[in-house]
Amino acid sequence: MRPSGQATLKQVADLAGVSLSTASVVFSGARPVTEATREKVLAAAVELGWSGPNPLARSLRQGRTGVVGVVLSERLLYAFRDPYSAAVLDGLADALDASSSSMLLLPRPPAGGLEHDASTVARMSGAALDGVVLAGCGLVDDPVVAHLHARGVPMVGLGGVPDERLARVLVDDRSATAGLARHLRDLGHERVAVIAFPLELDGASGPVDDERLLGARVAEARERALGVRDVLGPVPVLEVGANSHAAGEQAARDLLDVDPVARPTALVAESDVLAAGVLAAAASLGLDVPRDLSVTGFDGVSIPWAPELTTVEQPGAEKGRLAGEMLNRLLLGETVGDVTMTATLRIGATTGPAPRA
Amino acid sequence: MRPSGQATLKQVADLAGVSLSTASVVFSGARPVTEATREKVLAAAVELGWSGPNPLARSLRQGRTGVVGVVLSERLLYAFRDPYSAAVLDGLADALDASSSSMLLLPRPPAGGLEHDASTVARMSGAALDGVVLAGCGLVDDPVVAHLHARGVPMVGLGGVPDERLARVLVDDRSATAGLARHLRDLGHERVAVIAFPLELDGASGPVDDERLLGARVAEARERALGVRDVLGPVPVLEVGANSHAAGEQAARDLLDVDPVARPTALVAESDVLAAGVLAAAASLGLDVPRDLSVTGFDGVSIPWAPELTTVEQPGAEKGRLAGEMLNRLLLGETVGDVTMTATLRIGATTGPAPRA
DNA sequence: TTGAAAGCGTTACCAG
DNA sequence: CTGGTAACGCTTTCAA
Repeated sequence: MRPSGQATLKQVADLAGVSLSTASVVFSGARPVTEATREKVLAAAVELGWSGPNPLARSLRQGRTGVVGVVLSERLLYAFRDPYSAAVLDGLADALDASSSSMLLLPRPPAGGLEHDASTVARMSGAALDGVVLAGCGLVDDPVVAHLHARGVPMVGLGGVPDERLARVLVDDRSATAGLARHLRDLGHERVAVIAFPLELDGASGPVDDERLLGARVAEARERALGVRDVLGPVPVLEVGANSHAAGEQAARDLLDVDPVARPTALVAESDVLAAGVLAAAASLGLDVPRDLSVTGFDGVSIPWAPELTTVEQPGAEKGRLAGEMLNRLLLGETVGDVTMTATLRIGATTGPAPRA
Repeated sequence: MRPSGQATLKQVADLAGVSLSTASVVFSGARPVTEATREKVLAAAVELGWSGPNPLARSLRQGRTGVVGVVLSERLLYAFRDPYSAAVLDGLADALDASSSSMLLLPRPPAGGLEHDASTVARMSGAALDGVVLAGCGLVDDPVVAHLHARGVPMVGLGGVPDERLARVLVDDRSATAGLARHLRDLGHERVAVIAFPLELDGASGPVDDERLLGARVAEARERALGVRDVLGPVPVLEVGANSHAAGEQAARDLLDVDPVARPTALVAESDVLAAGVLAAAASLGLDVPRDLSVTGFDGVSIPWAPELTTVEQPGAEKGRLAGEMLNRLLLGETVGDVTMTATLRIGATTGPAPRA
C-alpha cells in the first residue's frame, strides 16, 4: 500500500461514498458530522494513505499560508553567530508561535548593487507570505518594502526610518552611541575611530567619506556613527563588509597598526561581535585593553570568555518578541504603530582613561 | 492608485485586451510573444499595480513551492548560538541557493512527549514543502519522517539511523568519540563522565541509566556516549536538557562539586558548546584545566577567547552544503544514497595527564 | 446533516 | 503567435 502519487480528498470522499464537501468537513471540523460518516471517511483516508489536505490548495482557498518571511541583512552564518541576532530571532519565533506561523528565511547579504536588490525581490515574489519581519538593518528606500507593500503583505521592521508602510520596533541608536562617546570623552579620549556596519548593500568596505556616511541607506549603521560624531566631532569611520568577528578584527588591525602617535586611543564598534574582533586584534598587536586602547561595542550580549565590554545594552529577545506580536496583530487586521524600546549604557572593563601622549 | 485588494492576472489581461493565457506567457516567458502584446500587457500590469503572479496559485499549479523545511532539534536560540549548527545551516543555505529554495524553519525543541510530536507533525502538515532537511539529531522511529514520507516529501537527514525513506549525511560519531576516549585512557584517566545531549524529546535531564541510554531515540546522543563506553567501560552519563553553554555549565557543576576523591578527572561533552560550559564551571570551581580536569568537546568549531579544545572536528559547513546538494538532486528526481564524512580527532589544550590520586 | 457547484489565481495543453 | 479551457486540491456558500 504505497502512496501512489498523492491521494486527494476527492478520492477519499469517493471511497467513503460521501461528497467532497462532507469529507472536507470531517477534517476541518467546520460543522457537525454524523459519527457514522466521520468514521467512514477516516477509514477511507487511512486506506488511501491520505496525509491531510494539500497545504497549497488549502492556502490558496483560505488566503493565508502560516508562513512569515524573515528578511536578514547578513548571510546566515553571521546572522546566527551573532548572539544578539540569535536572541532576536528566538524571541520572534516565540511570538509567532501564537499565530502558528513558521519563519521563512530570506537572507540578503550585502553584495553588488541594484542587480542584487532585484534578485532579492525576485526570490521574494515567489514566496507565499502572510507577513514579513525585516530583521537586521532598516534600509532607506528599500525596494523590498516597495514590493511587499504592493502585494499588500503586512510588515514589521526592526529599526529603519519612518515609513507609513510598516510598523517598527526601535531603539534610539544615535543617542545611545552618543552616550558611549560621552563616556569616552570624559575619559580623555581624543583620537577615536568608529568601526561601522555596511552602510550600503554594495559589499564595499574601508574608510568612509562624509558623502557616503550621510547618504547611507542602512539607517542603523549611519545613526550609530553619527551618534559618536555628535559628541566627538568628525571622527574617522571605517566600514566593514559584514558583522563578523573576523571583519572587526581586520578593521581594527587596519586602524591600529600605524604610528603610535596617530593611533586611535579608543575604537567604537557598532556591535559586540565587531568589538570582540577588535579585542582579538588588540591582543595580537600587543596592546593592552583598556590601558593602551579602549573598546566599546553595541548590543550587550554576553560572550562567554570575553572580557565584559563597555557597550549599549538592548533587549534583543524582547525586540524580537515584540516584533512578532506586532505582526500577529497586523495579521488580525489591527493597526499597529511604531514602538521604541530603551537601550542602556553599560560600562564594562574595556574602557579606561586615555593613555598619556 | 492604491492596490485595491490585489489585481489578478485576469484583470491585467482584460485591461490589455489579450487572453489570460497570453498574459501569463508574457511573465513566464514560456513561449515567444510579439513585442507589441508584451508591452500592452506590461503596461496594464503597471497600471493595475499587479505585483507578479500569486505564488500560491502558481505553486499549486506547478506542484513546487521553492520552500524547503529545516527541522531543528533545538529551540532557535540554541541552534543559532551553536557555531557548529550555524555553519551547517549556512552551508545548507548556500547549496539550496542553486535550486532557488528558501528555508522554512521548523523547530522541534526537546519537550513533553507524544503530544509534542503530534503538534510538530500538525504544524508541518500545514506547510507546503518541496523537501525537508532534518538537521539536528536523527531520531529513531520519527513520526515526522513517517508523515513526510506519506506525503511523498523528499528528505535528507543529518545523522540518524539507517532508513530507506531518506538520504543521510553521516559522520561516525561512535568511533570518533572512541578516539577521544582512547586519548583520555592513554593519559591515565579512569574516572571519566559523559555530558550527553538529550536522549529523548521528553525534556528530561539528569543521570542516565542503561535502559534509557541504550533505548535512546536520539541516535547521535546515544552513539557518542557509547563510543566512550566502548573504550572506558560503563562510565556515568549525565543528560542535559539542551545543547547550550548554560546546560553544560550546570551539568559540569553537578558532576564536579563533590568529594575530590570521587570527582571525575575528565569530562567528555558531546559538543563544543557544552564543553565551553564545562570550562566555565571548572573555572568557577577553582579547577585548573587540564591540570585538575581534562575536558573534551565535539564539533571542532572555533570559539574566540576559549582555550583550544581537545575535540573531534567535523566539517559543519560541508555537511550542510552536502545535505543541500543531495536534496537538490532528490528534487530533480534523482536517487541519492547515504554519504559518510570523516571526523578527525584534534588534540587541544584542554586535556592532560590524569591528576595523581 | 448532506451534496452540488462556484470559486481561489495560475499554468499548460490544445486548437486555431 | 494567440485564445479557449481544463486542470491543481481544496473550502465554502447555498439548496436540498
